[in-house]
Amino acid sequence: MENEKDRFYDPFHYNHHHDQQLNHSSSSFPFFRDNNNNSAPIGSQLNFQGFDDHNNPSSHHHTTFTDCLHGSMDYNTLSRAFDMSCSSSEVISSNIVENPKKPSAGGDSVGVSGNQQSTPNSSVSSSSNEAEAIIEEDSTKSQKDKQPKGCEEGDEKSKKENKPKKKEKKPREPRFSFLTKSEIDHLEDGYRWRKYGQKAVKNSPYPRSYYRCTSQKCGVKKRVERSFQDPTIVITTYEGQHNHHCPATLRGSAASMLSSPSFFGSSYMASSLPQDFLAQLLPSYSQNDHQNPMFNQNLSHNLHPQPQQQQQFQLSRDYGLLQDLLPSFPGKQVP
DNA sequence: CGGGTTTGACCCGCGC
DNA sequence: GCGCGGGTCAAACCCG
Repeated sequence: MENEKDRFYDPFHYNHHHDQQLNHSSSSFPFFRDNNNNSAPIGSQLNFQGFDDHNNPSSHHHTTFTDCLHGSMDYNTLSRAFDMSCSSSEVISSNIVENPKKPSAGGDSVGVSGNQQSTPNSSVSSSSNEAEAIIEEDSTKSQKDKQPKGCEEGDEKSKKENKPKKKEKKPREPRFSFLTKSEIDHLEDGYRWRKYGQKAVKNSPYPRSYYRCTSQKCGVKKRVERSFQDPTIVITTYEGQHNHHCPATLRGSAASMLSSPSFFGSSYMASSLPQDFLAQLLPSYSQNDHQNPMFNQNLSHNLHPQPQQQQQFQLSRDYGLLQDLLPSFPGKQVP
């Protein structure tokens, strides 16, 4: 098993083949293209039905990773997907879940525990440097998240008193979950979180913790739980998108990030990223768009390292690009 | 004292 | 209708 740091794992595959997981080495990159555009559905491609409602895979609508970027994925997501998390942990997989259909019954959106094991032979191969994204859009639901705090303030207290009131269902925010190999449950991601609950997870000795972003009017939530199959794996699920800057970023980490070899500038990053991923991550890049000067520029320096100065320029271009895509993407945090 | 955590109770959707 | 389980609330508690 080679460098684990450079790996992203398929959480489902991981669950199904726990023991062998680390020995996988294939080349398929499990980001998903828009299956509205003739790409293979996630389920068929990766047997992800266990992720959520494997009994009704057809009920899922998967959108692109790009959509995720615009819609739900935020800095947290990227920071991990790009291995920018705290040093004591490693991202091994990620998933995007949008409005999970069946949050109950032990599986939940993360799809890592319990019911997920029923997922049939995942032929998926998890390759190195992989992150996995999946959006499971459940347009129907909203069920659970009663979210009476549709507008956060003033709502919390009156909640119980207004019990009889019929609360309008607020569609659940898209989710992005990923697995991280870490001994720390609550990983530092630059944002400030307030724990508002903890629940025992069925079939798991490890509890699930619920966090909310402490920033006002920021409804981002995150759940943290530990895989009962592999206690070293922390499953983090973000829900929503921050509407504010990352506190840690305000201290001017962007510049540091740009000079950090661990960001886009690292050969690890782009050089190892399949074009599919880039196409998903960066909409203007497509597999048929190799002639795109910008990307050629951006990628070439990874494939062929260039002098520092030039590299940083290109990095900043990468960064700007990401910022265009992700206004909330602040870059690597630097303490 | 302010902010975060703990924890039991409560709410709600779903399956039986 | 009932029980189960996930998600949330909020009082009590803790801590710097």
